[in-house]
Amino acid sequence: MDSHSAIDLIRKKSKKLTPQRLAILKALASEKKPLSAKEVFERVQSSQPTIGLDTVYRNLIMLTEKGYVSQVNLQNKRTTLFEFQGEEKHHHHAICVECGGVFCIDACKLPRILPGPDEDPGFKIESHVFEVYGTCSGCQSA
Amino acid sequence: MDSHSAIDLIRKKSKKLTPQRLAILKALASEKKPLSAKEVFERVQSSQPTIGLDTVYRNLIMLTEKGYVSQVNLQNKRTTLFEFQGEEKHHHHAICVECGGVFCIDACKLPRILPGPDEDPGFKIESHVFEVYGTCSGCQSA
DNA sequence: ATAAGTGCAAAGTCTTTGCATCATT
DNA sequence: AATGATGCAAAGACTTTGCACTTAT
Repeated sequence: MDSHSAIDLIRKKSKKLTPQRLAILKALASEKKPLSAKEVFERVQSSQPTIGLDTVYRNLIMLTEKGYVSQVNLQNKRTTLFEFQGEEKHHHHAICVECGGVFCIDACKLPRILPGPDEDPGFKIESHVFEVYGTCSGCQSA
Repeated sequence: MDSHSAIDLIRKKSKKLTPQRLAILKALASEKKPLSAKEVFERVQSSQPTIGLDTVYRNLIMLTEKGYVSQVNLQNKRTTLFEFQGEEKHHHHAICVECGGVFCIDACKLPRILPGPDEDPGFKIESHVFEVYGTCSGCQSA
């Protein structure tokens, strides 16, 4: 799904398509990495000068609930990041500990059979989070 | 390392061993799961009635920097959790989406060769985070 | 004695909420 | 017109900081 089909979906879900919502969606869709609410806010201000951070939050929450956006909590940062959920496959992130840059690991290469908790063998796994930390090429040469 | 050897290490690192610090260390060491600063605070209040949350934070930060404690940011929660770093091997967590319970996955069973970011093949991986989400046995039967 | 730690209070972030007004449908 | 969304302001939760006093070494 691209931002266009996301728009259609929003309409179908009986959600109003406001210019603010559209701008937020586009901001996320045009980025390949996860953004914080504040970063979304900043990118949207040029076209929506009167928008407030609260509107950004409310929309990010709504978009997340509807599945157009996914949340990412990186070990490094204390803020929640939001990432557009396109046709992209399930994937993970590599975070540079030097510059804080976030790189996507295109597809999930983890084995299908994931290790569950030994303490509770009956634990029913529904999803997983996987992040890699290290130093990116740029920071290695710097 | 148990809490006893952690105490020795603190001494060697020219850190003062205050009753508050000791209580925090013991609270963490006696738990098998990660605790929030507030949870540590609550557990410590019985023996240290005058302690403040700020002291807990400062100690948790210090203990983390010294490597006695590790931080965990779970996708679910917005607060940072702290876990005693014993002789435990590197391990991961399974989080129940129903009750919020945290279970440890004893050892890291992930393959040694981790997938790096396709975008930056030179990315030097130093560590990783892996979490599993689902429903624990207790919540399945409930 | 001295350097480090504590406790209090206050400030800082990030995020959420109540409410009146505005806009999409 | 009616429901949902926005913007403002204020409140909340979590975390950090400055400062004077206390304490472990």
